Amino acid sequence: MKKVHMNSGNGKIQFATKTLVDQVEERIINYIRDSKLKPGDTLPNETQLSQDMGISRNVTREAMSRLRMLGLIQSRTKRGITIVEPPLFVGLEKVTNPYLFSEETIMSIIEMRIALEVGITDFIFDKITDQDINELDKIVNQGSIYDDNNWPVDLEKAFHMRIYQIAGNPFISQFQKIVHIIFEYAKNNYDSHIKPINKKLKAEGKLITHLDLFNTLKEKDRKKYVAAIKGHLYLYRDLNKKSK
Amino acid sequence: MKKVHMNSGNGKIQFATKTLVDQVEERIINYIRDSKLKPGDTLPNETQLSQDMGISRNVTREAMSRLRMLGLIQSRTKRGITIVEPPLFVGLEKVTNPYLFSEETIMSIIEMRIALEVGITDFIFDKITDQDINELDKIVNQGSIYDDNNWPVDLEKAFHMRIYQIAGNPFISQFQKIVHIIFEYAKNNYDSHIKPINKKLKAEGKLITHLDLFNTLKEKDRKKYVAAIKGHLYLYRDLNKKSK
DNA sequence: TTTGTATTATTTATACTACAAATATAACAT
DNA sequence: ATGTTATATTTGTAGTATAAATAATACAAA
Repeated sequence: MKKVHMNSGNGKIQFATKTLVDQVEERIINYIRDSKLKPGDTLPNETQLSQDMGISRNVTREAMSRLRMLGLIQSRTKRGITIVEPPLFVGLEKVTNPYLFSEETIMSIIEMRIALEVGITDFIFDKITDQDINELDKIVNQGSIYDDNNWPVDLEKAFHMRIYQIAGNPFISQFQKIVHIIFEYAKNNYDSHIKPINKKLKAEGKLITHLDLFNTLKEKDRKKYVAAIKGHLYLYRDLNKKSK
Repeated sequence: MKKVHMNSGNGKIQFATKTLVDQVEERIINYIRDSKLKPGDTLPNETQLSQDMGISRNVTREAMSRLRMLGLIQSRTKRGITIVEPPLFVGLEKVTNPYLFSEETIMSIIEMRIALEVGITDFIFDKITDQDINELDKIVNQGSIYDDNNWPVDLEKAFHMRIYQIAGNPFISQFQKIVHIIFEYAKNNYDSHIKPINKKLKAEGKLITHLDLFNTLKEKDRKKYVAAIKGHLYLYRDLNKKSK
């Protein structure tokens, strides 16, 4: 196995061993990039590739299997290997698992989610329609029987996902859908941190509910919405550092 | 091969065939989730897994090879398979390739990038230090010899990456770093759309340069910065729909 | 000519065997 | 207690074989 320097992003430089499969995978990805291949273009079949690279077909298959999983290629009997337009978040979806993530990772993911949700405000107000309002209204109504900001997770998810839908960006929706489970996990895990904060906010009349958010949307009041969504979400920033 | 319904996200329901490898991969991922395994926990070795599932070691290896690529597991001689904390964007990095993406995809990615950059404003102002200002100053100085907003791609990237660094969220930085190439690609590709807009803005004194952005940061003027970053970036929204 | 059917050849998907290389563990010696 | 050697286990790579799917071809019928 080939030894290579690995820059793991945090500044540390590690030694990692690249297997033949790793190398082949990298080589094919680079080949696709460098040759500017497009969806519909084809690659040589497995036997051919293996011969060309002088490796076992097993190794080629492992590498191609990875690319197939990522949605970069498609393999069909008798047709061989075709390049396709890959989805962005196949990998993210497979690795997203709160039990594997450190506290720090979880906080960063939540923060990213918040940044995205705040950052799409203008998109929302550029595109919002009466139907959006109506459907959000329905969701808010379903939630009316629950305590402020103590909605069932599915309803909470539905509300926010419906807002992302207004912005109309498929990747933002996909991303938020995937990482939502991390948010749920953190809410459960840090319940003892959140509860008192919510209580205090409510006592002061500063708690921002989904209904509040909905109303600012209905009134088409962009400034109020920005303030509201921040109030609604910033609460969850650095949850782990908040005192109980 | 197993036939399954696939909801491809856009509402269409397709038939897709799941290979044995796909099934094993899914099964292992679910097993890790359901058993709440944590980094450091181990899985049975390849031969054992294959026996347990009654399949060839090849198939097991292909599935594990995928998980290894995603950074979910690590395989070592004599130790077998260990669960590790995966990075989030391994997959994204591998599939990101402008030549594979449709125009629509490219526009959506750019929009997501913009949303993120706008959405981290408060994080930036919460955390910005003098050193951040100093280092940004250096970058802006390097850029001073170039035309407004016609910086070399690397310098442009360095400037924005340095801003993300202030926000201090590793995933936002990683994400933006990965998708930056899409932005560059679009800027080249839609140059004829961008040029006249920039020209007009400049004539009207409304062009927002990196220097302008920097100054709002230096002055710690949050409101001006928000307006500036939007002015700087919104230009690139729906590039394909703008008239030349 | 067009349409349908059977045949053939190609290619992926899966299974199985074999062995080299790495290395944790155990056994042993100092 | 420490260092060395031997052993056994496990991954990584190579190779062969076969089933299943299917594109391409040839052929037959309308």
